This record gives sequence, structure tokens and C-alpha cells, in this order.
Amino acid sequence: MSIRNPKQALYEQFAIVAKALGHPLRLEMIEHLAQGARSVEALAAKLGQPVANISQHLQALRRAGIVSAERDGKFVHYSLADASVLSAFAAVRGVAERRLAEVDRIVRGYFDARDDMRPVTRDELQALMRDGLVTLIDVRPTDEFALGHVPGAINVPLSEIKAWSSRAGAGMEVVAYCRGPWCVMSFEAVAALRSLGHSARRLEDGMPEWRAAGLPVEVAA
Amino acid sequence: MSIRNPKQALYEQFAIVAKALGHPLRLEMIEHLAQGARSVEALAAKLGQPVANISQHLQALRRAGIVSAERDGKFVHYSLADASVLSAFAAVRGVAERRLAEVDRIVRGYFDARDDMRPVTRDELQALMRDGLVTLIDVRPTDEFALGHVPGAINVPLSEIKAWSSRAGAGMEVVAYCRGPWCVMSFEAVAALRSLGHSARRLEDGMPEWRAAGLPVEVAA
DNA sequence: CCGTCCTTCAATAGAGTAATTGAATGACGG
DNA sequence: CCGTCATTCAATTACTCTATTGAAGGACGG
Repeated sequence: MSIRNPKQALYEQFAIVAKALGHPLRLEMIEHLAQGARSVEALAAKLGQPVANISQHLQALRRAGIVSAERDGKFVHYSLADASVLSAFAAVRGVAERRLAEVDRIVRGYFDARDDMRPVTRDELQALMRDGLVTLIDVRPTDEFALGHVPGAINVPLSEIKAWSSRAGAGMEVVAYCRGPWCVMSFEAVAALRSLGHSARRLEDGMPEWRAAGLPVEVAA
Repeated sequence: MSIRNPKQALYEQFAIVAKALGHPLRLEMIEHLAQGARSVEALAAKLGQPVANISQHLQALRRAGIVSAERDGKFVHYSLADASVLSAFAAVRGVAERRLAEVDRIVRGYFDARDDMRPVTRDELQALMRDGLVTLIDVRPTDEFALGHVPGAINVPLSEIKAWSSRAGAGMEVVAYCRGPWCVMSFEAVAALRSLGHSARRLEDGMPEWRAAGLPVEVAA
């Protein structure tokens, strides 16, 4: 079994990549790393997992060429190795969205209850922003916002939505985004804002996709 | 552990799809099913595997929404459930090609030895065909050719390359294609044709990608 | 309606994978 | 150069996946 023909050898390599994507925790790690580079410890804290566990999954992702590591003093910073990783994630997600009834059930049961409107596309958002018609809020935690956000967006983490709303006054047109297309926070934000009297919609997906589309990104000073 | 938040529930679904792609045999099954629908038995014969094994892997692929089944009398015909499956396969392959050193090693060691020229793109092929400058050969087995091929292509299975070459005479400009970008047969065909005095190149990828690009497909009567 | 044939299921053994724990490595700061 | 701290490794246990085998469904043809 150790000598293989080249076709099988290649397929084994492709399978290594797919297998590395085949764990929910690793997918969540990829979503977080798509926001920006993270140390093992920081990632473990974000995910509420033991450090050793995250470290081992990071090794698996590295063996599959999905993440790359860079040592910086005591810390090792991991980041996505290639933009093609996001395409692969999106493609897998696309199959699941189109074909798995359970995905449909989850979307209907949770997400549609919070926002069943068509999300705003990137193009639409750019037009709305240009004309000053909407306020764009980034509902991710402050550290993720600092690593890169849509130009003109203001950072309103989910926990501060209510306070921000009362400061800003009612009746605003708001567009919210966060980590990606099914990131829970922007759905929660939209639901909260609507109940507070605003007209709120979501951006079609999050920061990593914005960046991948080649659009400008603003980084905190 | 049975109650999950919706984010984790979604990621579990995405992981089911990725996990189903995470086995070399299942990837090979997908490549074959991309040529056209197959019964369990036919697929098992193509892959040289026991029927029960193939049946179980097909169940796994079906649970992941990757293939769909249709009963026709005694036979159950499986086919790819959605065009997005090919995108997902291609995206995973892209990560592996870009990031895994082992893929590079295999390509250099086997494929480049048979054809290190830049393959012909689909656009280039269409122009060459229009002007009658090349002969296009489909080196897949006859049954796969019959299920759909590039218009104007002639079917020359790999085993018949030599006989065809002597019938056709030397010095021809030939373009060859088969099942996909790393399908071994077109590499072997190009190497054989060159050693027989022809000017041979490969098409950039195979029949499924041609079809997915929305180009016309010819089906045997 | 009974035999045949394609496919699926059930049960098993063996291999691989996941999470946990505690120890080891490797770099920095005093 | 020694202690500290981030990360990785090693070892354990539990779990899941893979391949094989033989038996059970399910549909057709006589």
C-alpha cells in the first residue's frame, strides 16, 4: 500500500485539505483567523477552548496548508495561509446551504426570525455610503475591528447596541456587518436595532469577504 | 451537548460536507460521477472496489448532499447533486496545489515528465477548432465519451492511441483532454503522441469543467 | 409468486481522530 | 543564566471512521 499511482497520491493530498476542513471547531478557527492573525492563546480565549486543544487543531490546519505560523518573540501568530482557503470554505458552505435540509431548518428557525430581509450587497452599500444615506456599524469586538474594517464603519460591539442606539437617537438607517455571512452577531444586532425603532439591514457578508473582493480596508492607527 | 447554538449547528453541517470530501476514494468517486450518472456496480467496477464499499461511501456522500440517487428498475443511478460540488472540489484542490509541498513533488515527478507545456485554454481551443488547426481527441473510455463530449472531439481511448496515430499519419497537431485537470490519461496521451511525432498539447481541464463553464456538449445518439 | 440480481444493511475488527492532562521546549526579561 | 510564560509534545482514553463479510430488501422476468 505504500507505493501508489500519482492519481491516488494527489487525491490523498486533496483529501488532507478537505479532512482538515471537516471539523466544526476548525471551521470556527478559520472564521476567526480570517479576521486577522492570532496567537494560540488569543484564539483559544475567543473560542473558549483549552490552549492545548487549539494548538493541536492548528497543527492539523498547518499540515493541510490552511494556516501559516510566524513566531514573534514568545508568541506564535497564526493566520490564513492563502486567500484560496476562504474560497474553499465558501464553496463547502455553498454545498451545505444548497443541499442540506438541516441547514435550511437552522436558518429558518434562528436566522430568519431575526432578519428575513434580503441583505445589502457590497455594491449597494458603497452607493448608500457615498450618498450618506446610511450609518454602517461593525458589530465585532473592538480588537477585530482594529485589525481592519470597512472604511467609514463605526465599531458598535453587540453588547453596546442599546447604549449606542439611545445616544444616536431613533429612526436611523443602519447597515450592520460582522465576521461573515452567517455570523450571529449581525443578525442579533439587526433584530435589536429594529426593536429600538431603527431601520436596520445586514451587509451580505462580513469583513473577510469584503477584503477578498479587493475592496479598501481601514486599519486602526 | 445536544443543544447547540445556531452557529455551532451550522458549522457542524458545513463540517459534514467537508468531511465527506475528506477521503481519497470519495474524491475519485466524485470525479467519475462528474462524467455522468453511474450505478453502484458500474462505479465499483471503474474504481476496482467491492460493491458494498462503494455503496457505503455513496451513502456518506448522499448524507452530505454531494450526490443524489435515482432508482431505475433494479439499478440505482447516482450523480452529482449540484454544480456547486465541482466548485467545492476545485476549491479544495486549489488550496492543495498552492500550499502542499507534496503536491508539487508529485506534479514535478510524474506529470511534468509527461507534459510540462502550458495547457491550451478553452478559449484557445475554440479558436483553434474554428480555424480547423487542430484535431481534438477525448482519451476517456468510450462509455464516458458517449455521455457527453466536446463538440468535434473524436474518441481515442488511451489504449488505442498508437493504432490511431498510425492510421492518422504523423505530424498532426493534436489537443487531448479527459476527466479533469490532473487526469492521468491526457498526460499519458500527450507523452505518447509526442514520441510518435505529433505536436500534442493538453486542454487545461476536462469534460466536467467544460460543461460547468456552460459550453456546448455533444451527446452520442 | 418465485428465483435472480442490484443494492443496502448489520456486525465486526482495526485504524485513525478528538479531547484531556501533565511534562517538555524555546524565547524573553531580569 | 535562571525563572517565567507561550506553545508544543506525549500519553491516555473515548470515540468515530474504514473495510470486510454475510445476510436482507426490492424490483424485474419468467
